Amino acid sequence: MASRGDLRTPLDDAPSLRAITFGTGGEGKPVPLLTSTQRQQLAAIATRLRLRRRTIVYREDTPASWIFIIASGITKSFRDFPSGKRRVAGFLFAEDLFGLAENGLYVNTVQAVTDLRLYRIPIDALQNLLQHDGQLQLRFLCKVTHVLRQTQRQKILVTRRDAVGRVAMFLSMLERRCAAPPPAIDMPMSRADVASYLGLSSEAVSRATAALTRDRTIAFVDRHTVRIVDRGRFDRLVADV
Amino acid sequence: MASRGDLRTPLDDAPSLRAITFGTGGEGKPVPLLTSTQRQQLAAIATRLRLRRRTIVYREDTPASWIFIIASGITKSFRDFPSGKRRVAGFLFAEDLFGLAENGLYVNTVQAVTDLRLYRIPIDALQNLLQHDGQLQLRFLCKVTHVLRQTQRQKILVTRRDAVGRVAMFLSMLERRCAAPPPAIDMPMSRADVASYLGLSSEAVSRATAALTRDRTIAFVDRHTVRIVDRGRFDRLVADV
DNA sequence: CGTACCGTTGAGCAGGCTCAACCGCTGTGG
DNA sequence: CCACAGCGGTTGAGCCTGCTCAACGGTACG
Repeated sequence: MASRGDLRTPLDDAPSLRAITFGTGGEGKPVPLLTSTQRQQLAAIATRLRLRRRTIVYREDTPASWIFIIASGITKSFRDFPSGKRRVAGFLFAEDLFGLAENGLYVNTVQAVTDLRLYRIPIDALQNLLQHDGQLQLRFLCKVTHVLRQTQRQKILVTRRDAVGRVAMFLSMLERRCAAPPPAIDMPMSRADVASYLGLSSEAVSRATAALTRDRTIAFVDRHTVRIVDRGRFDRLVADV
Repeated sequence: MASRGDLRTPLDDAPSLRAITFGTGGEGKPVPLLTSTQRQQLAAIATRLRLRRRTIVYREDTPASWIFIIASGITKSFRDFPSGKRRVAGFLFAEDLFGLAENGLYVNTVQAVTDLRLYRIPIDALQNLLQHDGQLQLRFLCKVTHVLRQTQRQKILVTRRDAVGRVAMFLSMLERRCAAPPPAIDMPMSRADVASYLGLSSEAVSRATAALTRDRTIAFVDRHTVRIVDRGRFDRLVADV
């Protein structure tokens, strides 16, 4: 009888993805996209990696050979510009996908913000698998579309909005994505990272968090952990555009 | 002998998509994604539509039954917020795809900016086709990924940047996507549309175009047609972040 | 225990927003 | 045919908010 140890890829150690689907039925919340069979198929061509925080996963404009799926931890995806400025394109969490190449090259640099567990999948093996499994590929299409919608919303929210509102919406995003149990929010990245993600100066981020603390909307338990104190006011800040 | 008229879907009247691919070979420019066979397969399940400018294609939060591909013309995709503000998520051009649903509903309202020719494809028929044709689905995955990258770049560029720079990058985007022969740029949308796309007030857009005209970077041939006068300065404005 | 680095706070400045007036084009009705 | 209203676009004046530069406190790590 096959005991759990006999499985080459037990289900608690196989890639998974999560997103809001095209069709109805998910109640508007992200749901797991992959069946256990699909996860095992991916696990069969994936390599498990553990990376320490601050490790670079790959650099922008280098040849792309792998796609990555996060098992646990947080990464940031950013780009350095000629002017020397660094812009954070996004933060990535468990069950997220990254490394989709453009013209054979990675478009951003990706770096571990916390200690990280990754699945690394060779692009050509994945492409082959997807081409022959329409069901599986549909899940990937769903995931990428989900990220696209998120990015569009973020673009709208980041655009023309006061610092307090931007920080509130950032915390709201963290709350949805982060593992910490509400109303606590884990915010492991630096203020500078948050700032260059939101298009603010780090001083503006500081002042915004100070303002939110002052009016008792949030409270800091430590420098990198926030608690929502006044949920009503918080949600209003996030929703108002 | 089959004359051109015998084809149910001649190739000059079938959906097409364009994007930068995952792999190398496209020289970094968008290329046609679909083979003639694939285009005919899509044409077989598509309905051709002609819409007058200002027509609403669909409204946000309504049930989604179709996917659309633009044959010619320009649309804007936007959302109205409780505060009454309208935010333009993006403009869409020929060989673009729109209407990907979230939880069975359209996420934005889409409206024709110019007279429009569309292919309208039933979602379930498309989903069925994609599931059974991994090659075709891969092209769609490629297109959605391409749009995702564009949106990420736009989010970065729109964030924290002076009005003149934002307008310059908007014109640059129009130049790439628009049909007009360089150095002319066709800008059919209103200043208000541009403003709510860039996260500026329409006054700020006016002042920015005025400034660009004053220093002879661009020139207006009429209210909705621009010509690049100083290409060097223009490109520098677009590239600098 | 010292040294960086991260985060916070303050002062002054610049650029965009708001409010408001004005111009030119379009379409409409007398 | 013309007068007028409406809309889109431009320009001006004053305010507000976030950026820059700078100093300072706390924490982490050697």
